[in-house]
Amino acid sequence: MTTLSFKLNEHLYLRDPQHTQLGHKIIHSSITLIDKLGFEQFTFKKLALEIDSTEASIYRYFENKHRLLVYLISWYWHWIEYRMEIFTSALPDPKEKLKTCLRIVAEKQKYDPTFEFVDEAALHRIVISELDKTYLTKGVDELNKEGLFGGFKGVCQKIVKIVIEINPSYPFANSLVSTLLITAHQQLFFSDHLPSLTSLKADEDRYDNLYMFLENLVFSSLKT
Amino acid sequence: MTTLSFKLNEHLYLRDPQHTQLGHKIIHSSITLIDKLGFEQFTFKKLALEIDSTEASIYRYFENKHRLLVYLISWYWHWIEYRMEIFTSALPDPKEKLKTCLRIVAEKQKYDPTFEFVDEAALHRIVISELDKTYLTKGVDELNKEGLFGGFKGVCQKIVKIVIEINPSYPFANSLVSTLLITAHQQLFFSDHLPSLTSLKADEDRYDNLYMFLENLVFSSLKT
DNA sequence: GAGTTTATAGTAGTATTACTATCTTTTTTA
DNA sequence: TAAAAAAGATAGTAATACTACTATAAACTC
Repeated sequence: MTTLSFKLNEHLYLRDPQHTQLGHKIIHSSITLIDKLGFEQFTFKKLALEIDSTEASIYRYFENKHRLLVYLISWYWHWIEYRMEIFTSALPDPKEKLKTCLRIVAEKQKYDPTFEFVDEAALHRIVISELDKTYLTKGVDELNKEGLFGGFKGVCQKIVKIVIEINPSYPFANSLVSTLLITAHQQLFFSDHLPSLTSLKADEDRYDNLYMFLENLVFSSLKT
Repeated sequence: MTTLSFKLNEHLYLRDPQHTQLGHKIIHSSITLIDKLGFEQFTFKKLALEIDSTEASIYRYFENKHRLLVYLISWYWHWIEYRMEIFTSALPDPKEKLKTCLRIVAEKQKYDPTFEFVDEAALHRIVISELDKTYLTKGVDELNKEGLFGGFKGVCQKIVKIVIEINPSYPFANSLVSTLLITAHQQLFFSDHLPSLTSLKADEDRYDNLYMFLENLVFSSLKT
């Protein structure tokens, strides 16, 4: 069992998967499977088969596969926020803070051994391909009322604060930040699958390209 | 039967719905139904019931509901491109052209009587909620190979050309344009459902707000 | 230490979805 | 008017997204 874990919104699950071994297996293998199959082809039956358990057992942890996805992506944003905290807290200059946040968002995510049962690289790919599906649903208002998008909102608000410090008169701080967080993932997807929609190359430099695009976008918007 | 229609990619359908009465009913009612139910809850069975036909008949037009969605959204982008053509062709200044394109993207879309069987206002709501689902799928590469994203790419390339005219040395034209097209819809979604992620108000002014945000974003990026 | 909760896992279903196949009827057109 | 194309009717299948109920094992009380 990991020593460090995030306290995620209780409405995300029926039973906390961070507390049990089966829960850990659900988290770990759902990341592997959704990454491999895509969210549409992913089912609790396939997951149950993978972890040698049953559909019914998984349903005791998560109401349905959509909530499991929301859980995973919420976990991701809490992880991002935690890392932003670590790397920006010592920086005095808000511009440097903002650049650090952008770097964290734009960087190639790799396995973080602090959290044993989560493969962050695979989870990053899931966020790239499936993020929008968490909120683009008729049930969005209900999910939102339950606070299930707190992870994303937390990261957003954190960066908005920095943005306002840099330029208090900029009138679109919230829009700019949500745009940059989403576009960071979208542009990576495009570079893999729809290259004519992006200026990023499909090679390893793309993370640097992405960072430069985001920095340019954000700082030129904030220039007074 | 309408006099004016778009020539959409032939791989989008099995039988061209613009050629028959049943095809028109499929297009018209699928827009109404997807708007009402959301794409996940929408089924060919429900559509068949609505138009007094059968599932099997609808399957003769579209391979599956995902391709129907891609068709509808492709139609939308062709319509946007057509309107951009009309309103920009007479303008000599590329900056004015770009502003006009932004205005078309950011504006409240309303019923265009040129195309009888398409409710553009409802289709706009579908694009807002479902656009990303057209390409965020494991089958994206195959769809792309068939050229099914031509509508979106067309609009994108058109604006990219104008952007390059304004500032030939800006290195992220494709990324900037795809970002602005997608963010235009995303921000409207947020203003309805996740207001803390946007600077737009939920009232009628939001279209003006959106235009100003996009103009600010794009023109500050292009400033030399 | 026996008996009773309580937590957890497993079995077996059901309604719906996303199709496919086949056959008949209607409409179009040559 | 005959042929062909389109639409409709009917039925069936495999997979999906669940739910209800049963079984077992640990843990807690008396």
